[in-house]
Amino acid sequence: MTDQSPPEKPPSSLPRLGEIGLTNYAPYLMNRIMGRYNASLRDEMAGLGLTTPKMRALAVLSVIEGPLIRELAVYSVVEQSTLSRALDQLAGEGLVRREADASDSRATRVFITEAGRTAFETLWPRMAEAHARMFRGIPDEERRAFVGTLQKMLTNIRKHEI
Amino acid sequence: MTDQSPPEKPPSSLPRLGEIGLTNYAPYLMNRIMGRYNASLRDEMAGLGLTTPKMRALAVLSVIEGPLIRELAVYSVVEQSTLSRALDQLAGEGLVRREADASDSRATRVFITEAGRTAFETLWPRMAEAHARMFRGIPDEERRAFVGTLQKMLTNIRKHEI
DNA sequence: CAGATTTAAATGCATTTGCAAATATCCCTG
DNA sequence: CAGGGATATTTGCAAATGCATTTAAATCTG
Repeated sequence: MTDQSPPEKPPSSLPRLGEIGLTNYAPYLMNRIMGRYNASLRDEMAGLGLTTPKMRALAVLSVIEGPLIRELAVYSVVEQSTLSRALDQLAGEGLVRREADASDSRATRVFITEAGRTAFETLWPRMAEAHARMFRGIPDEERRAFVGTLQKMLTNIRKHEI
Repeated sequence: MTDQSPPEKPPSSLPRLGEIGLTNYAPYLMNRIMGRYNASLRDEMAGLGLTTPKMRALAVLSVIEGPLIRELAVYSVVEQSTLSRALDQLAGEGLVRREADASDSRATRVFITEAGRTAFETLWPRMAEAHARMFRGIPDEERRAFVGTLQKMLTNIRKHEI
C-alpha cells in the first residue's frame, strides 16, 4: 500500500442548517405550517368553548369507535394527563362518554355522543376550510403524492405501537 | 322547462373526516409526525437546559442574522411573549445578545453569540438525526417533491408578512 | 399462587404558556 | 407639529400543561 491513498472524506460532513436553508428544511416548514393551521383553528374554536385537546379528541372520536384513553392520546397527539382533563370537560358537556372496558377493569373506553357528533359537525367545516386554504393551487396528483410521503414518514417515526 | 330536472346536488357535499380517513388527512398526519418529532427533540434537549422555544430561537438565529424579535417569533413559531422570556434565559446564559435597533428605538434585534453557535452545533446533530429518521427509506426525488409542496403550502398559509 | 413488575388512568404540583394590559416609541393626518 | 392611532416589546396573571406520583388492576415469575 502506498502513501497515495485517495483523500479522506472529511470526518463529519453533516451539512449545516444554514447550508440547507430554513425553507428547504422539512421539519421547519412543517412546524411553520402546522403552527399557523393550529393557531387559526384554536382561535376559531375558542368561541365555542373548545380547546385544541378537546377538538382533537372529538375529531378522532368521530372516526374511531371507543378507543382506550391511552390510544386516544396517541391518535389525537395530546399528553395523556392533558387528555384526561379534556375528557372530564367533554364528558361534563355531554359530548363524550367514558365506559369501563369489558375485559380490563383498569382501562376506559371513550365514545362520542350524539351531541358530540353534532358539535363536531359544526366544527368540521372550519377545519375543512383551513385545510383547503393550505392546499390552494396544489393539483390533486401532487396532493396525493404528498399524503403518500406523509404516510411513510408516520410509519418511520412511530415507536412500534398504534 | 319540465319537472324532470336532474337530481340536485346534495346541499352540502363536504366529505366527512370519517370518509377521508384520518390517515389520508394531511393536517392530521402532519400533527402526528411533528408531535413526535418535537417531543423526541424536547426530551433530548431537556438535559441540556434547552426548551423548545429556546432551541427554535437558537436554530433560527444560526441562520438569520439579527432579526427583530417579532420576526424571530414568526420564524421560530413561538408566541412573542414566550419568546421574550426564552430570550431572557438565552441572554442570561450568554447564548444570544439583544441589541437596540439603530433606526427604531422601540425595536430590538437579536444576535447569536459564539457560545450560542457552539451550543447549536452540539444540538444540530440530534436534529439532523431526527430528520434522517423521519425520511428513512424515502428516495431523494420524493423528498424534493415533498419539500416543494411544503413551500407552496407555506406561502398559502402566510398572512402576508415575512 | 404469592410477590414483584407492568400497565391504565387520574391527580398533585410546579412550571410554562399566552392573552391582555402596560410602556415606550414611531408614524400619520389635519 | 400636536394629537391619535399604530407598532415593538415586556410583564402581570390566570389558565393550561406535563412530569412525577398515586391508585387500581392485570400479568409475569419462580
